[in-house]
Amino acid sequence: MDDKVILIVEDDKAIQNLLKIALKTDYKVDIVNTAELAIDYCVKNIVDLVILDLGLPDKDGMYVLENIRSWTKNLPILILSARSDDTDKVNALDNGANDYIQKPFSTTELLARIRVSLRNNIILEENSIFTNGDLVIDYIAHSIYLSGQEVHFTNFEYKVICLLAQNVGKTLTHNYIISQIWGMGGNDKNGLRVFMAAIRRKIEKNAYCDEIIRTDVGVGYRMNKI
Amino acid sequence: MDDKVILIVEDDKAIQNLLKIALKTDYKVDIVNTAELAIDYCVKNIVDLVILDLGLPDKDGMYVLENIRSWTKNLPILILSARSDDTDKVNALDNGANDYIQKPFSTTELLARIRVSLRNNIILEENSIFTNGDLVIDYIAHSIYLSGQEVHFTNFEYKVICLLAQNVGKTLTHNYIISQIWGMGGNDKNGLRVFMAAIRRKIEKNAYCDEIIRTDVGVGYRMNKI
DNA sequence: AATAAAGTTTAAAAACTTATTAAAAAAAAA
DNA sequence: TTTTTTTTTAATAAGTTTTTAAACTTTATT
Repeated sequence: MDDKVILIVEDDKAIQNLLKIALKTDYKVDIVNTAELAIDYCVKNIVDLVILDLGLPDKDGMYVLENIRSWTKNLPILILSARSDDTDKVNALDNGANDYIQKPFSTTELLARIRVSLRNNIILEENSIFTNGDLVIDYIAHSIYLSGQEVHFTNFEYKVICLLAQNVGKTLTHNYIISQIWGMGGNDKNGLRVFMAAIRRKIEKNAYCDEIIRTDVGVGYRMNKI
Repeated sequence: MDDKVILIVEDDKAIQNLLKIALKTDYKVDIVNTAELAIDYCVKNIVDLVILDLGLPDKDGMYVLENIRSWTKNLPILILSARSDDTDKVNALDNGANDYIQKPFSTTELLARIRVSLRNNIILEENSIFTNGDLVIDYIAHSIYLSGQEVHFTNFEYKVICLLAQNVGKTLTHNYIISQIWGMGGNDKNGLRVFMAAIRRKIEKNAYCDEIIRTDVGVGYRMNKI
């Protein structure tokens, strides 16, 4: 389960339940009912978002907000409050709240606003890196490394390598490779051979990856798992 | 002047004025009154935040939202609308709006919510100063230094450099760069080449950053980490 | 082992992409 | 307005990639 974790800080049982029901299909939900417990929970657990009621029994919700913000700017906090006063809203928002939702609230709107906050918080570092022995392909950067050195491959060479890499261990027929690289029209086996030679030359010159690309006579080519 | 620029997309003169008065002390404000002009403005200018009314004379505000979101996720958009329907709110928020404020609204709350969106966006940009070898970009001041000297880059040149800088080490395709800089409509590879030449001329003239911008023939451009 | 079929390599020609320049058009500033 | 700057368009030179074709090598079959 890789669901996001939402912490609800709320002492009113009715609203606790309402929120739990609204959120539980999309998120993992935990509930605490005091300021003290809220801070403690956030320090000790991985939380993706906090829904914070301002009216808590022990301390004001603003205290929780300020405390959390003193050690992380990266955790989205949504204030839920009956207070409709402008001052409260501005205060909360200026102290680091990501949104301020007034009671009574619509759960569909709340859900949408949760999605906004989680979306804004994404710090995405997609990790699509392929490794096979001394060969490393960084699909996002569009670059290939051999023995740790970046080596330049032309666009078509790159496409052929990626295709083989995405099918490690499987032999791809000439026609399949040609159709993937040149489209349906292409039918030049000789051309493909020239590219394979160029690719092999670069690999063999830059890394010890013996037999990483193998010829299946009469069938096609395959990349072996090293 | 290093004020943030806010674009107001609104056709009602009264609200235009109200907003202008509320915002002008803290921001540089520009106003357009149609969807067409809004998109055009965002493509051609540096904008830090958009306040978007959904009820526009030519096209629905949602069209503007979707268009802008198709080429940048990094520009905060606040929806301002008389529509109180949950569906509208959820729709806008799920299509990339950062907030949804219902008319009639409190200007102090609006201002607080603007601050939230701008604040979140800075966190997204990580730090405001980018350094790579002899190249320094100050995102907040909108200025670029080469070997410690400030060098003037035009608006489009600046956008291209920032885009490459934000993706150091990754090759960005021509079409991706074009869509980010000129919006969906743009499709002028030649134009991009002219800009790249201008950028390179300035970099090479002012700093020793050999090969900082690399061409990936048939693919695009990339900024290398020096 | 001889032969045919399939694969590899090389290098030059052709096709295509990119860099650079300059002038026209558009936009911004004075 | 005029002037200046920026952006777009267009043309050509320079550079890179892809294709083609021929000589050479390996593999499979008789």
